[in-house]
Amino acid sequence: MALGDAILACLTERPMSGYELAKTFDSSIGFFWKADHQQIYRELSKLRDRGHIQGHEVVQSGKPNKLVYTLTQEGRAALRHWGARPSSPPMMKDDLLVRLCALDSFDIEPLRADLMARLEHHRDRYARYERILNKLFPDGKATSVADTGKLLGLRIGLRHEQAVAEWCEEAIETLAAVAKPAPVLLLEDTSRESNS
Amino acid sequence: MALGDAILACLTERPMSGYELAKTFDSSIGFFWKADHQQIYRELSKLRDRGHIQGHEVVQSGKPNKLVYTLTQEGRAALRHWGARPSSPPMMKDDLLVRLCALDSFDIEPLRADLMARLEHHRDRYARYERILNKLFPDGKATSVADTGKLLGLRIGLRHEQAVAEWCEEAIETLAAVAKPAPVLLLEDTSRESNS
DNA sequence: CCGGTTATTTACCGTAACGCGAAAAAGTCA
DNA sequence: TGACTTTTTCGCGTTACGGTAAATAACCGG
Repeated sequence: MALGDAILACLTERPMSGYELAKTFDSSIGFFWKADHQQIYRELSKLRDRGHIQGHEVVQSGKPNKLVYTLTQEGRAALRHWGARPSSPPMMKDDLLVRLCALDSFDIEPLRADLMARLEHHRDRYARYERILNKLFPDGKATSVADTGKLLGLRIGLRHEQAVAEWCEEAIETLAAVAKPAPVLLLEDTSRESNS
Repeated sequence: MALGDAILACLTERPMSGYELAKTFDSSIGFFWKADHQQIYRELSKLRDRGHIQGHEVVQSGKPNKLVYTLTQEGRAALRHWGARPSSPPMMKDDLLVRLCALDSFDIEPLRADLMARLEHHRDRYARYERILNKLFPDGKATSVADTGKLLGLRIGLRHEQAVAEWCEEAIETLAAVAKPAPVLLLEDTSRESNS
């Protein structure tokens, strides 16, 4: 049930409609939390039923009206209460790691391609985080408490992307060394292995 | 449906019963994948229905008999096929990061405690990985393809734990600096904020 | 004014994943 | 006999996630 709390956290910044929240979950928070618009609307209904948020219709010209949700006092309290509970470090559930565990049961080439795509992805992420960091904190210092949190979020993002990107490079090199020594064997080995 | 594939990957090492798999998921693979015994048994049934694994009863003395599962040719093929599909980098869904996004809506102290627990956790993990590394690869070199995969798994584990641990230290320091400047205000601020 | 696009919300349906509590079966040991 | 380990299974529930799609509502282009 952390999605609800993530939404509450988003709403502390400013009241938003489901549509806006969905877009927020595509950008800032979306860097480490995915949720499509349906999950969000569903979660919003639940939160409203619980009295954690209140919806106010905002009439718009040129667009359909929207329901802008605001945190209630109960919502704030619930959020604060949730924030006081200890969190547990998330699992790194990663298909790639499973494949590495049984590396000799897989073809190396697709894995290498996968790793190259990852490397690009993580480098890209790193660059994006860096750009945001430079834009929001040109001097590297946060002025408010809220900014401090965002800075720390960027920092762990940067650290993580860098670490994983470096590992990808290492893994690609290692796999290249593994794939080369026996290129002749592989040709016969792919379609038929030791029929017992 | 990645749990099924993780089980298949485990079974490439050696045939195992559900009970043994559950314990495996508590140790080696369990570092980055959690599954209790029920999930495993349920998944095993599905895999057997699909013909990816075969169960053979093994009579035991002193214990109830057990059903040892072996990969079938279809299972191997399915696993290989799964391994050839591109993977997508996992989300870092972390409650802590959500809290950082709205840092000023939370109490700092529990967060700091949380971070300290995390720091310990990640250092612990790091030490465990290092111990395993030194035991399995005293010279830092893998000899077989399978070992190469395991080595790479350990490497990313080490890199990740180190990066996060370092970040935890940074975050703890930063939060300490944030919490101190206004200790007097916090006393009144916790129970009642700006009643609108 | 018709049709396409964007913004906004909602409904229905499926299933994978997780978790809890329980218990059956088989054997050991005290 | 009773408690405990090993091994497997059942059943119920929730959360999360995913797709398809449709109901509004207003715009814009022709």
